[in-house]
This record gives sequence, structure tokens and C-alpha cells, in this order.
Amino acid sequence: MSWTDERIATLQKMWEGGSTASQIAEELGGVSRNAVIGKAHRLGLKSRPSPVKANDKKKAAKKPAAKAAAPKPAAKAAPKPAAKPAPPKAAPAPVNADAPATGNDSAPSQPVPNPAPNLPKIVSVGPGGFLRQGPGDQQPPIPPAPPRRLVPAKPSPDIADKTSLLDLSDKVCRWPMGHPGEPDFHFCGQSVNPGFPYCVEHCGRAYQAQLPRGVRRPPPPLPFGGPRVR
DNA sequence: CCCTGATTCGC
DNA sequence: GCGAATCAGG
Repeated sequence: MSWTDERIATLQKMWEGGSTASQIAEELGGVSRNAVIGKAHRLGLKSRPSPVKANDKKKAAKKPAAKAAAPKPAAKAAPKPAAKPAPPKAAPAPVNADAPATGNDSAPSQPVPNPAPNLPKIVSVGPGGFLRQGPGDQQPPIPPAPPRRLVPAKPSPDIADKTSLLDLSDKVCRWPMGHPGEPDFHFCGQSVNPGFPYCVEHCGRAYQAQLPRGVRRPPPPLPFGGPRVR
């Protein structure tokens, strides 16, 4: 298998979308996890939570003589300024539940299609203003797919209303709908909750409040998460 | 053990 | 450029 433009694009988007190299490799097919990582680095994209690269302490002058026979005298001098965009953590954002704010070309006055008139059991309010909910509280509130048309124009009509891999940007929700590789696989495409990779609705699913032990349920829907069902 | 990404190096 | 082998942390 060779790295065609499409395969590279898939790799790129999935990599940026947070998928692991294994998942990407499995999705692309015909390549190994190492191939994906190698290609990703060659493409220039890299970083992302690496278990190995993250730390850098207490190794400077600890055991210089532990390994005398250094098999790989690699000369390294790459100061990586650990760039942490600090995703959804402690963000003391003013909870303006109905102030979408910023680059919303066309979202007049209907940010959340589900105001939930009865206000069931919201656990907490996320930093971006989305509502955190328990894993089990997702059943009723997703009735109609809100008409979204913030995409300028589509060259191909059969994917006219779908956000494809190539349509992802910082402005649209990257929540995957379906599985990559399937014919109708696409992404949510809604306007993002400012500062997050997902829209408000999917932020509520991505960042769930912890439930007390015993009440927790195992299967939370994760993007690219579970085993493929083929 | 499993997983992860990073890096090296022969091709 | 490619990716298996290897490394190294979780």
C-alpha cells in the first residue's frame, strides 16, 4: 500500500482528531501502527499525549553510569516546548448559557436544540456552557437532527449535507458519526462550542461528570472508541 | 503482560 | 520516503 492523498488525509484528520496510531492503522488497512506513526512524523504532525515523551525530570544527573555500553549514541538536541493548548480543564468561563459568541456565521438564535423544559438531572455545567450529564441520561434529548448549513458549498451532491473528513476545521464539531471507512461516515459538523473540538451537544457527551461508584455504566460512547463491528 | 507514541536506521 | 525494530513510559 502506498500513501495516497486520501490515505494521508485520513491519517492526518484522525491523528489530529485524537485517534491512536493503532486505530488509524486499522482503519487505513495494509499498514502497521509504526507505519502510521512514522508517516505522521514525516508529515510534520506529531506530539499528542505520548506516554514516553511527556516528562523530562530527574534524569539529568541520576544514573549516568547505569548503562555503560550505549548501543545507540544518538545525539539529541531537540528542545520541545511542550505545547499544551489545555483543552477542557479548569476554564473559569462565564457561563453564558445562551451566548454562543464568536465566529458563528449563521446561528441566529437556536444554539441548543434541546432546552429541556423539565430540566431533568443535569449533573454539572461544563466550562464552555454545555451541560454535563450522566452516561445514562442521553436517551430522550436528541430528537431531530438540527438543520445545519454552515458549510459553504459541496462539490459532490451525495455528501452534500455531510461533513466529511476533509471538511473538518477548527470551527466545526469533529464528533464522528458512524465509523471511518463506512460509506456514510461523516462528522457532526455543527458549530463548535468555542474552545472545544465538539459542538455543545457533543461536549455534553464527551465530557461527562463522574457518577458515584456503583451507578456508573460501562459503555460511554467515545469517538473511534469501541471495537469495530464488521 | 498489555497499551501508547518516539526514534533509529536499513532499505 | 518507508516502516520494522527498538526504545521507553503508563
